Amino acid sequence: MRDELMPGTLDMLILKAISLAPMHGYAIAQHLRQVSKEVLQVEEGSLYPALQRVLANGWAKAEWKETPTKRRARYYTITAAGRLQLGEKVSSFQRMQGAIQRVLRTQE
Amino acid sequence: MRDELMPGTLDMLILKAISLAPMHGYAIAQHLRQVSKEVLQVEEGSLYPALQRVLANGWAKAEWKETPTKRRARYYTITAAGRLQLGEKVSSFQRMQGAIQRVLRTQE
DNA sequence: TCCTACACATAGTCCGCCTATGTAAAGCCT
DNA sequence: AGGCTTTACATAGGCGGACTATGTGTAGGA
Repeated sequence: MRDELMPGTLDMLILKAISLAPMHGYAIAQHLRQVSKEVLQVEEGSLYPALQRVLANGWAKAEWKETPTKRRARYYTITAAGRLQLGEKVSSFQRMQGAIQRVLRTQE
Repeated sequence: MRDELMPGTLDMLILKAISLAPMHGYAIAQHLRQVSKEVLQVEEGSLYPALQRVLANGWAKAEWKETPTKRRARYYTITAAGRLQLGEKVSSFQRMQGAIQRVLRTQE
């Protein structure tokens, strides 16, 4: 479902999620869905490529483990560089966000 | 300069601008830059294709006129369909925006 | 036994913003 | 007169990221 996720923010949302605690991909998607009250529907075809990107950039490292439900899963842990990146992404997002809100509030 | 404009919102910002008054392209870019305090730098290579899109969708109509400074320019006027579209885009943007903010505010 | 939920991953497509480039006229400075 | 900057439009080409579609495999309940 296109338009369901604002593009360019997925990496930020993923980093935010794993900054709370190490998580596997499926859990990240669930977390985003729940916290956003079903608004953010992250598709697997968006999520896993994004996770590869996050790894490739050194913002997280991954480790295969067993879930409490006895399945194998890759747990992603945020790195120091990842926390830095998260901070930068959030502040540039807020800046952009504020700018757009200013435009939307103008009248006459 | 990529990342300078949040993708997917340009049509909305353009519609908002011309909903205040008919404007030509250059004026739209200036308006967005000023209202956003230089945050939104709309490049011409983004602006004009977006305007073509807006026309093609019937959200605005264009008319060649002369500016107060004696230049020829295309003035864009928003249509009824455009106002409808603007409303829809704004509310879906706010919805998405709120969802992202909820994610960013979570701690632990 | 079958179906659903869990869990990962990739290939290919599509869409929109960007860079780069081109035209051209008005106005200013020298 | 010549050259620069600003105003004003427009397109071609590239790139990146989200999407659709597809594939693998396991755990657990009906």
